[in-house]
Amino acid sequence: METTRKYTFSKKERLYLKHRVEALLAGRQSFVSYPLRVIYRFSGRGEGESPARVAVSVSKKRFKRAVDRNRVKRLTREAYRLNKHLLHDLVPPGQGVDILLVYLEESIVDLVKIEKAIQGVIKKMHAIVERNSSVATPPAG
RNA sequence: AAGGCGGCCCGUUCUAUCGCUGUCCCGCGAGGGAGAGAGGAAAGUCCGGACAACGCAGGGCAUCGUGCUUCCUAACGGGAAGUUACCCGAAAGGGUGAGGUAACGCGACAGAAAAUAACCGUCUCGUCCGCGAGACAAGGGUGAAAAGGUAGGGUAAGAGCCUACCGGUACUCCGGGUGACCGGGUAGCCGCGCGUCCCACGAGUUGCAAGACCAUGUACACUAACGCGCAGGCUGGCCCGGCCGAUGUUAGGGGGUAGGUCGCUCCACCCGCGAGGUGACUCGCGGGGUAGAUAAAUGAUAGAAACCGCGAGGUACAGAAUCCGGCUUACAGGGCCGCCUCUCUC
RNA sequence: GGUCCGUUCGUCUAGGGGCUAGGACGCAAGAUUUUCAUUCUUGUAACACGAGUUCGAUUCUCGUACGGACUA
Repeated sequence: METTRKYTFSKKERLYLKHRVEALLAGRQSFVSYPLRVIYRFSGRGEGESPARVAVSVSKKRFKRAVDRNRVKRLTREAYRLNKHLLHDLVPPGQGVDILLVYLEESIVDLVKIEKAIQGVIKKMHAIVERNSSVATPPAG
């Protein structure tokens, strides 16, 4: 076990630029790890950038009250924060990935279930990375 | 004690670990440390302001809002203290309404008639006994609403026709009150509701996605002056009026898109004490610094405590988005102060 | 975040104080037809919710809920 592992979630690790979100949605690469839909897009990584940038989305139709939306987003971010090192380990050097997590459940789920979902997401991402490297055409940086 | 009425307040707390967003300090830097970090409604966006951009040449007509009085306030459609009518309550109390009425319009159905009243009816006279001519507005019925009410006098029968009391209205009457209004006096003056309308006061428009700046960078679509004053456009809605405006010359460096910075939190601010005022509130003195994010921070886990539940377990409503003052709506549970007592219990 | 609208049969809509709430497309039944379609007749079924104003509210006012549009 590495003692240097950091459970941080700073702005570098968040997806906040509008044009990157639009590029991500235009890519249409996605899968579901219930209760999360994952939309992802690989791209090059610049100096000092994080291997993964993540955003969370909760529909106003599913949760009418702002309190509930905040709650779901915070739980999802917390689950990602506690498990993100697994994702960082498998992203190849020189690449970065943008991820949008869309919450699908109609009710609030506890942290344990969301952590399981996040771990499921990382497993699937691992499979995708393996497939990409076996094709041996990494996207141009 | 119980039940109730009015007002005010709180609305989970602590510890550890891992995180998030500003601020300050240390460090060349990576980073480290200190301290701060959602609400009474942050909500709905129903009102009022601050602030900002644009407009400002005025006049007339429209439009919208408010509507008992006095006061408070930056302002308000808010608040305080009062007035009055009606309703609810045994009470403490609570709720709703309120400017003016000259003219015009409407009032379904029912009813004779819905505002120039007369169907049944009452009375007088005439009569061929079928009814006719006239007088009246008390009684009946209809309706949400029927032309002041009660009693007496009066009369052919009746009627404010007359009188008393009550209610309303009017008054260049008297007294009290800043005023709404109240008390008294005088006058038989006595036709309901709603709307249009009239009166007073207020309102320029759009909203921080307002607006300002920077870097990037496409490109003449932009700006100013002169000039021309046609089409047309703008000027809160309309009219008058005003302004701009094709093409050209000269000068300039601007506009859209995504990103960043500012606006951005210090104030009609909060707390305490004193004074004035019935009160809302104001004044004076002393002290305090109290979120500022931008796809959007204030969270997670564990363990205690408090409360609820027999227990498993649970912890109201709800999350800042420029900022204030209100209103409205949602809200588990709890506390404080003042007041009321029909019945029941002590 | 701000600004502004809307909610009427199953669907699209008309109506802006007194109506049996109208129309179209549906749906159902019947007639016509050998049968189906067309056509005709009849029926079915609605004012989002809660207060207020009014004699009376789908309509006017206020609140609640839901839906939608515009705005960088």
